[in-house]
Amino acid sequence: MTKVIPMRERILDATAELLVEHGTQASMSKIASRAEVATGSLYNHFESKDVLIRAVYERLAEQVTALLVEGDDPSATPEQRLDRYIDNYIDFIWNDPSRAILFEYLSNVPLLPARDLIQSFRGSSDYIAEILQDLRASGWLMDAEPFLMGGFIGGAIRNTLKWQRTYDRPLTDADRQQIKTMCLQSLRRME
Amino acid sequence: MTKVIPMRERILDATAELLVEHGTQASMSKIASRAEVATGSLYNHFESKDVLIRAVYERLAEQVTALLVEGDDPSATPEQRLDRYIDNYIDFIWNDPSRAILFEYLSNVPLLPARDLIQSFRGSSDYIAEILQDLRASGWLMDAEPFLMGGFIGGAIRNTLKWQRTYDRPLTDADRQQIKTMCLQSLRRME
DNA sequence: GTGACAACTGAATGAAGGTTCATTCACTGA
DNA sequence: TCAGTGAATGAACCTTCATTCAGTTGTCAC
Repeated sequence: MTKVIPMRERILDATAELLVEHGTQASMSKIASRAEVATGSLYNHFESKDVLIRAVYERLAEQVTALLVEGDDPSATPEQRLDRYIDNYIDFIWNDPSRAILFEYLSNVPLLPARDLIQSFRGSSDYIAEILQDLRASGWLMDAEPFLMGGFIGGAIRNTLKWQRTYDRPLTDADRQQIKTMCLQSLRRME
Repeated sequence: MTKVIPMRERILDATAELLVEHGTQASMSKIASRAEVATGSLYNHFESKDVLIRAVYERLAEQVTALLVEGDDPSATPEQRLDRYIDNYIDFIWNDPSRAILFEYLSNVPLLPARDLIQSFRGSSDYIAEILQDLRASGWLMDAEPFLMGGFIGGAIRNTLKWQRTYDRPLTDADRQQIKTMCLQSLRRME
């Protein structure tokens, strides 16, 4: 039953959907009817459209951070932790296409300055930076800024899967393995 | 002197600027005044706002394709050609930040379906796919879809440089070399 | 039941934005 | 010199939209 979902959540869900369909041009009245709520009610929960959109992004950022860290075992080897991180990243992008599109869109909208956005992901970027730091200490990793490497594999995964999605291609186990291998190789120290 | 730039170009330039600043919410009247042109004149050159924005993207796609292929020598080895492609890609993203932001934004705006967008880049994606095909034949490359690999390094470069830009970090020669190495390693066949 | 309080509703409002079109005017060719 | 042309103009039009608020509904205490 729909009614058990709290109104605030319903509003955020509807906004997320309409942002994917129409971008920030999505009107408040359309958001309201998608959420099966009166337009005025939007303002009981969010001060303005701007605040509402930011809230969507913040909720998304929390979900993403949680997903990327999911199943992590801090006592595992850095290799294993990196491996799981990459798997989680692929799942995050692939399992929910409209979430991935929303993420990509909001990350590039002028309304939300890039500076603020990256700030929302401090959690997950610090997390991967730490793992990479450990790997570097063990000599496994190439000698580069963890910061730079984190951006590299994240962008690589997102864009590869975006193309795959856009062309309605499946993601086979072989494809997934391929992507993982490419990520790992790119970071590896070579003689 | 400003006046020698044809009106159509002035309009496209102004639109590009305002898209970066305000996204598709940029109003036609603001575009007109930025271009030092009457609002009505916009409609002498472009049927609608929608068409205008598409035209901006198309012009951008042409510029990008030209830049990526720039300086290519078809008789060079595939390794050299790939090397140059990566250099060109880095230059394209780094040399003109607002162009890079515009590119990233328009690539993710719901107004322009992803399908159409990738279509606009057929030229450059076929180009890199061809080079990768050659490299694969020579055994240098790993055994993966050129399509997948093209998406991988493109996304990787764009995202790495986006973070770098967002944090006002410079792009040193060492950074550039690092990124190149990561791209090449990710594609390399390993024992 | 009744009163008090909060949450919700959706029509009303005024501002803003995309598009149109009657008019202007620099230029052309006769 | 002058009629003809069509690009350029920008005020006006109409729609859409974010936001407001007076009224309604639901809830809980007593």
